[in-house]
Amino acid sequence: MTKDSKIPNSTIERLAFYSRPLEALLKDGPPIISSEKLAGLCGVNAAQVRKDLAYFGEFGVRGVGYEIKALLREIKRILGTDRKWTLCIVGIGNLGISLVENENFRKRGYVFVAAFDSDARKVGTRLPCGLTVEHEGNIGKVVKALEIKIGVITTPARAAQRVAGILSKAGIKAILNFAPIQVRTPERCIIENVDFSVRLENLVYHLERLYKGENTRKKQT
Amino acid sequence: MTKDSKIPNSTIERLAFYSRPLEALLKDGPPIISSEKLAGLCGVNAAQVRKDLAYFGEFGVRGVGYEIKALLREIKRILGTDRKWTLCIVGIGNLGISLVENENFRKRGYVFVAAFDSDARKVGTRLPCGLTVEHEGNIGKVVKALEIKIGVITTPARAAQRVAGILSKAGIKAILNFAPIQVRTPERCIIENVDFSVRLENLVYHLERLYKGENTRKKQT
DNA sequence: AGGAAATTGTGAAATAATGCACATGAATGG
DNA sequence: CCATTCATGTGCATTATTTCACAATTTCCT
Ligand SMILES: NC(=O)c1ccc[n+]([C@@H]2O[C@H](COP(=O)([O-])OP(=O)(O)OC[C@H]3O[C@@H](n4cnc5c(N)ncnc54)[C@H](O)[C@@H]3O)[C@@H](O)[C@H]2O)c1
Ligand SMILES: NC(=O)c1ccc[n+]([C@@H]2O[C@H](COP(=O)([O-])OP(=O)(O)OC[C@H]3O[C@@H](n4cnc5c(N)ncnc54)[C@H](O)[C@@H]3O)[C@@H](O)[C@H]2O)c1
Repeated sequence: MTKDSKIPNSTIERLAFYSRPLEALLKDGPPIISSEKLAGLCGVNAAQVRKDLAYFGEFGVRGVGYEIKALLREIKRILGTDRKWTLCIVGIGNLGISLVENENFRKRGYVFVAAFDSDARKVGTRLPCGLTVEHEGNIGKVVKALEIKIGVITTPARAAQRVAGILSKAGIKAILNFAPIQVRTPERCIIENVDFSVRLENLVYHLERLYKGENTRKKQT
Repeated sequence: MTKDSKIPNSTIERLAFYSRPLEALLKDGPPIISSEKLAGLCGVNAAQVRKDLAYFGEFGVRGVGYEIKALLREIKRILGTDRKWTLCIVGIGNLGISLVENENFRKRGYVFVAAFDSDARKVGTRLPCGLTVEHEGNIGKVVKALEIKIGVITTPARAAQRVAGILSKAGIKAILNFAPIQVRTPERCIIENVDFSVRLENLVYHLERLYKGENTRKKQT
C-alpha cells in the first residue's frame, strides 16, 4: 500500500494508542514485537494493527515481527510527534493550570509558551512552570510573534467561541477545546473538542444497560 | 423502530452531543426544533439525527419537528442523566482538584462524594468543594458504604492500573481514567480512557497534512 | 539443504455506519 | 375540505471500517 488511499481517522487514533505500550516496552522489553502481542496490549484485532501500519509503509519483517524502536520512530514521524510543538493556552483556571503544569505534555514534545487570561488579577502572575500570564488582548500579537500553531481553550463555555475566533484570526491552525461547547471557526482551522461530560454520559448509558443484561458492550476507548 | 437492534456506539456519543445546544435553546429559543436545525448546530447530517433518535422511539411530530423540552427529557432518560450519580475520585493532584471543583459536573448530576490520595500530606485536607481527602486504603470501605458506582482515576500512570483493580474490587462498575495508560480490569467493569495527548497527536497529524493539501479533513469531535 | 513454524502484508468478505430519497402524517390557509 | 407545505421516520443504496484467511517471507531446527 503505502499510498494514503483514504486513511480512516480511527487509524490515526489507534497509532497514538499503539505508541503507549511501545514506549513502555522500549525501556524494559524485548526488541521485537508481533502484531498479535501489540494488539493484545491495546485490546484490538491483530489484523487491524497490521493494516493500520501498512497504510504508511512496510515496517515489519515477515515471520519475525516489528522492531519496537524503529516502529515507534515511524509512528512518531507519521503523527508528527517527532518534533516539538509550541502551544498557547487561554483561560488559566483550575484546568488550565493543571494542563500547563503537566509533565506528560512536555515529555511528548508539546510545550506551552504562552498563557492568556482576561482576569486582571491573574494577568502578570508567574506560574510554577515559569510562564507569565498575559492579557487575552495580546493573543494576536504574541501568537504571531512566536508563530504558535496550536491553541488550547480552557475558558468558561460562554467565552470559548469568541476566543476561538481570536485564535483563528491570530494564525492558529489547530485548537483543542475543553469548554463544553461545540466551537466553530470561520477560517481553515482544525478543532478538537474534548468534553468530559460526554465521556461520563457514555459511561452512564452503558452502566445502566449493564444491569439489564443488554449487550451494549463497548470497545474500550 | 424503537427496538434496540444494535445501536451504534456513535449514536450514544451523538445523543450527549445533541443535548448541548438543546439545553442552550431551552433557555432562550423556540420551543420546537427540526432535525435540520439541530443537525446544523451539531455539524452532522439531518437524517443522522432522525435515525439516532428513532432508535429509541418516535419523539417528533411529522411536519412539525421535535419539542425541545420533551426531546431533552427523553435524551436524558436514555443516557441515564436524568438522575444523580455519585462519583469518587482517586489522585488529588492538579487535575483531580480541577475535576472535583468543576461546576459543570454537578450541574449535570455528577457529584463527587469521596476523594482519595496516597500522599499523607494530602490526606485529611479539606477541599474548597467541602470534601475531605481520604487515604487510598479506605477506598473499599467508603465505596461500599456509599454505594458508589463510578470512579475517576487521576493518579500518575504507574498507579492507575492498581487503583483500577482496587476500585473494581470495591464494587465500582464504571471507571473514567485520565492517566495516560490503557487500564484493564478483571471483573465486569466499564472503562473509559481519556488521554489528552492522543487528542493532541490527532490534531498534529491533521495539522501537518493541512499544509500539504492532502485531504485528511476530519469531522469535528 | 529442506521442512516446520512464525508472522507479515493484503485482497476479499463481512460488518457497520451514513446518507439519500420518499412515503407518511400534521398543520395551514384559502 | 382540499391543496400545499413542512418535516418526520425509515427502507435501501452507498460508503467506511473491520475481520478473515492465506500467500509470501523469514527464521530455526535437524
Ligand atoms: N475543570 C475541569 O475539570 C473541567 C472539566 C471539563 C470541562 N471543563 C471546562 O473547562 C473550562 C475551564 O474550566 P476551569 O475549571 O479551569 O474553570 P475556571 O473558572 O477555573 O477557569 C476559567 C478561566 O478562564 C478565564 N477566562 C474567562 N473568560 C476569558 C476570556 N474571554 N479570555 C481569557 N480567559 C478567560 C477566567 O478568568 C478563569 O481564569 C470550562 O469551560 C469548564 O467547563 C473543566
Ligand atoms: N494535569 C493534566 O492536565 C493532565 C493531562 C492529561 C493527563 N493527565 C494525567 O492525569 C494524572 C494526574 O495528573 P495531575 O497533573 O493531577 O498529576 P499530579 O502529580 O498533580 O497528581 C497525582 C496525584 O495522585 C496521587 N497518587 C499517586 N499515587 C496514588 C495512589 N496509588 N493512590 C492514590 N493517589 C495517588 C498523588 O499523591 C498526587 O496527589 C496523571 O496520570 C497525568 O498524566 C493529567
